[in-house]
Amino acid sequence: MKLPREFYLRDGLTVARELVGKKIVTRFPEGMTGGIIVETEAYMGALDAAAHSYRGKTERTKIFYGAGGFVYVYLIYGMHLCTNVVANVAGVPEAVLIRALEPTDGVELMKRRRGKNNLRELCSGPGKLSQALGVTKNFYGADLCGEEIFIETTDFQATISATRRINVDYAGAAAEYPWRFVAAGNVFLSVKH
DNA sequence: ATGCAGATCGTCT
DNA sequence: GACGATCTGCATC
Repeated sequence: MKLPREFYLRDGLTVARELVGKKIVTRFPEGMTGGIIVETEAYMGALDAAAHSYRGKTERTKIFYGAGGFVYVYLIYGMHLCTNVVANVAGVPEAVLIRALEPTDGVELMKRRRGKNNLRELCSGPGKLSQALGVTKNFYGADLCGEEIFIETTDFQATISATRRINVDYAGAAAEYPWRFVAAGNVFLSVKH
């Protein structure tokens, strides 16, 4: 079942935690690709020095200020794209970074897009999964309640644990917040803890 | 297994 | 003009 708009209209921490174990899917003429979300991070707007929306609305972050359930894509280090899900109601600038997937659908197509054959390294990081799913800058603002990219329920069961977020050391006290959520012990995580 | 440098550019100060 | 919510290949242990 595809997640409805209401799923995304809740606070970012709840959305981040509950996205673990759901399946994210993209659909293109060349095929469908997807995987179980096993790692997320919440970015909590004005409360969070690590968040892109911490310093207010800009051309890049304007999507944070709309309603939840839309895609925020950005370029990092000049070469990788990161895929995020906007959370909460309009005016509350929160988002969830998707950091790792357990590949399930269209694995051959994802391997081709990545130029890699190792399943464990196919979607074990935010740049990797964005490439594997075929996400481009054109996905900025895409509606997760549409057909080209969406998230659906699964029967995946996992113990969820919370840790500090990855690579946000610049954010002072916020770097310590336990706002990364992982399927405990899963082999496809970007970092093994 | 662990570590480090290089690639590369949009965004914000 | 500086710097990332990163990934890869190559070096060394």
